[in-house]
Amino acid sequence: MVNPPRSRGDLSDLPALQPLPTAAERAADVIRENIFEGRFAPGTALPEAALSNALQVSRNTVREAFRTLTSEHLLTYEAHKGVMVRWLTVDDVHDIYRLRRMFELGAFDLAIEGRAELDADEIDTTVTQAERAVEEGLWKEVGTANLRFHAEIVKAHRSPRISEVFQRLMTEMRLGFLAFTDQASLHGQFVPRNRALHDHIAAGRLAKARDEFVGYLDDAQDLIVKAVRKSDHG
Amino acid sequence: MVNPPRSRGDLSDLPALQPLPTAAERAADVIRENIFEGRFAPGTALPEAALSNALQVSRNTVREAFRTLTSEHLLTYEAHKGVMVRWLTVDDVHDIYRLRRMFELGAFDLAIEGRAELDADEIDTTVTQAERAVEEGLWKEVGTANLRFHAEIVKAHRSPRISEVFQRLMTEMRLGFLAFTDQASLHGQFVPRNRALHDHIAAGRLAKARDEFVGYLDDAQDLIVKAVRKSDHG
DNA sequence: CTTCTGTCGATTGTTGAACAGGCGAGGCAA
DNA sequence: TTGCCTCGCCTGTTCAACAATCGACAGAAG
Repeated sequence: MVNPPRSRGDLSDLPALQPLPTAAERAADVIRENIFEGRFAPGTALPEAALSNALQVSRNTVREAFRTLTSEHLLTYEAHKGVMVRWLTVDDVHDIYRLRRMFELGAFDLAIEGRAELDADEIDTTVTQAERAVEEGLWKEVGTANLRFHAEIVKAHRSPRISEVFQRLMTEMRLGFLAFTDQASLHGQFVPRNRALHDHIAAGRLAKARDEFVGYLDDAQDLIVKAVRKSDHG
Repeated sequence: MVNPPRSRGDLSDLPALQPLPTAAERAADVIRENIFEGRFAPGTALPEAALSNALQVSRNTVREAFRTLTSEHLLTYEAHKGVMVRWLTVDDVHDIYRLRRMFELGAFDLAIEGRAELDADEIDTTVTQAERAVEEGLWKEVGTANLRFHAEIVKAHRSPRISEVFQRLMTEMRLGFLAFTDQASLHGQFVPRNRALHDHIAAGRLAKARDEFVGYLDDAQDLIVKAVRKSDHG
């Protein structure tokens, strides 16, 4: 019994095994999640000792997590004063939307000129996720799916850096979402518009999609600016 | 002897004293500078213990500096393997220039439409600095002044985030400059073109300036891509 | 009563030592 | 070659300690 010569599998598209997350990374994850859940509200100070106790990791590890989150603009840091959850100002929102317009409308422009492609299938996936989450009332999931929707559009640039910067902008945006008492009214109204945008894109009506998208961004910006302004004055 | 009633000085325009840099920040500064000077070449591993010894700070402090520099994209980090000075690939250079075009040409477009202003005086300052540095053969200074030239253009957006992202892009670019054996030939040829661009801007010939700038970016990108490709193959 | 000015406790910045665990190189056997 | 084992180096993390800084409070001075 001679076995046939062993052939080796195709390794070209094997995903590289990612290293186990370190304690510092997990700490950052937990803190980040607590911010998005609203348990650490903007303005809240986060003392190192308290976090060290709560997460059961050493102060040094907490400090590393803080540095990570500070570079993500979720925390502000002042020497000898420690960190606190960041406040989003009205100016911040305007600035974020300036960049969103650049990246997202830019993606539409590329697609319209035929120099890039919007992946209608992937976009459909994100909208469907959002619609399901709406039905089940999982508003945080709606928010997440919505962010993915926009990230998918930005992917048309095929630029790792644009995607990364955009990702960070969307993370910052979530700080703005916290200004809403009910995220239902916030996210809910945009899901149907996402669906409409997808339909235009899938049907090749890119110029039409772009037009609607301009209004979409204006409305979203208005909404968030008002919420932030109100919570800022409070 | 009765003293006249004490008057208090005018404190309104006293510049706020900025906090002393912490050891971690100074460590990051030193490491960053050593990278730009070429003493820590791309690909070089930086063991924590060695840096701790050299800088005379504790390992924990070195690790904090590493986190900072990693978030600046100057170091790459792998768990249990430590950090090393980042390699810039040809794809990286293309991606960086994609964003440079977006930001810098975008600034010209805003200025042309009259929705923003390019500060010719500030731009002149940076060009003059570069010209002086060329005369004295201080090539690192030439590079720094050149970066300031471009940063000044991008300021037209009046967007803190655009300026910040751009700043980070330019820091990454310096990793590309290291691929050149003589930075003289690299920076030298662009200073006269900076001067020409300034003259166009100062005279209000914005469209003309934009045209020349497109070629400027193409040439610079070509040059750096070639250098990176060569050093990458070596 | 108001305005300054010490003082003190809490928190951050930093250190140094310690130990577990992952990684890579080298050697040895199948 | 391939597989296995060991060993040293380095990173990940902890802990305890101390100096420096900050903020609040209370008392002194006017």
